Amino acid sequence: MVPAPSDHHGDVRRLVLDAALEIITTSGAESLSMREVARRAGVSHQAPYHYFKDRSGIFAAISEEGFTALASAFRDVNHSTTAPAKAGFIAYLGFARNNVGHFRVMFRNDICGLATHDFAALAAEDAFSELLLMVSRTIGVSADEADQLTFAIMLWSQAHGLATLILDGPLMNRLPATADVEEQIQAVIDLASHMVSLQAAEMGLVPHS
Amino acid sequence: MVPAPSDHHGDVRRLVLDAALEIITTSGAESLSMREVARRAGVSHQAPYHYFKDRSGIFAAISEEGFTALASAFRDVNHSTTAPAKAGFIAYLGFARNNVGHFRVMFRNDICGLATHDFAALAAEDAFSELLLMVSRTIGVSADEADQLTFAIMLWSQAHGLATLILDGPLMNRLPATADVEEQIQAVIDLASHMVSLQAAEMGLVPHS
DNA sequence: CGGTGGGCTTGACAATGTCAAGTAGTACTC
DNA sequence: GAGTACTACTTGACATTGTCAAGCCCACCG
Repeated sequence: MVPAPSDHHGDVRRLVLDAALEIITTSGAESLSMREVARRAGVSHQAPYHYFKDRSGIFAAISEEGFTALASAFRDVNHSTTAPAKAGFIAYLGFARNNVGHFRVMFRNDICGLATHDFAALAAEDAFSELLLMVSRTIGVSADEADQLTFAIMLWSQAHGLATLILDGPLMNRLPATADVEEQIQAVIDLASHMVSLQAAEMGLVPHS
Repeated sequence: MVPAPSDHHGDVRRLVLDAALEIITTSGAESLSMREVARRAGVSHQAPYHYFKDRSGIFAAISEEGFTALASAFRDVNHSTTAPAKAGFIAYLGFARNNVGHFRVMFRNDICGLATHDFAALAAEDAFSELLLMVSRTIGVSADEADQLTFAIMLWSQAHGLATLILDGPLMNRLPATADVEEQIQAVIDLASHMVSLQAAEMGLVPHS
């Protein structure tokens, strides 16, 4: 289904994906139409089917790209800072806001069907592994394994909720018009990170300075 | 557009909404089709247009119902407990899991267009007011207004992220097969609530016992 | 009894997802 | 160098969808 990328013709695949991302970013995932995508890529309405099994195949490919990029962002955090929780929040929010098209699709199991497109599920697993590493660097590898999982889910929920509320939720409408959005987001991240530190400290594990 | 509910014929509206909710709950919001909804309600393919302007009109009506119910759940929390943060988490998760159809739609600005359906936006505002009340009962009314907003966004993000990851995200697949899902969710709620308490205490405001 | 309007139906149209069948070009075999 | 296979498309067709337009039925008001 996915021809060797070395093929000189393979750029239709890229054109299709880019057109799809543009549509999703500006109009949401529902308004992505196979035929419109083909039109924007300058090919016949059936050409995309050569690279993607169907509509959900495009979403799955975007999802894979997204999780791969997210995993890489997490890896950078894990390799470059000693305060991974806060850096992780920032990375997550940054990823979501800079890759709206990907982000809007990645967590929509209903449209991209991770269950039937395992290559996308693999990329998601990779990202989750990096998240777990981030957790162990925050609360210590010695912590109980169940605690680590719980902590990871909590962190992920916090970051994910903020990102989705900002991108698609009614949050932006709720902010007072006077408020600086960036400042507000930063304040939430600071608060959440600080709470995480308090919690880690209480668990007797000072994050290695 | 919305006839007086006293009309004895008005139950078509309810039939349509219920059919829509069933479809959304089992197959996701994208697979909701006007004509299938009409079919399930046992009316002609055009009848739903008598009660809803278009497809997004149905989503907006569902969104309004959802936010009204959520606001009411928050009100109950605010009127009945002295530990509103934790009870709020539980209420939010409970609402999401017991009203999957509503929840899947409420935060999807792209499909239900809160901007153009102000009755739904009003219901959302109501829910947000109750959330702010919950916050002031957690960190104290004396707290800085900006802090209250930041705290509210943080709480909302935390609960919302957990709910969406559970409902549609790859989280359920990530849990070890052995894990009891209910227990795991409870553990995350406990952890998050505890962190909130730590934070509130540090702000010098013991939550009134 | 003529009209008026709410509540619905039937009809029509363009657009969509996707199956099926073609067609040009390249590559490889005999 | 004819034949064959394969890749990368294209064109054609069909059922289904959202939605506009027009019509039908019937209770109710004058």
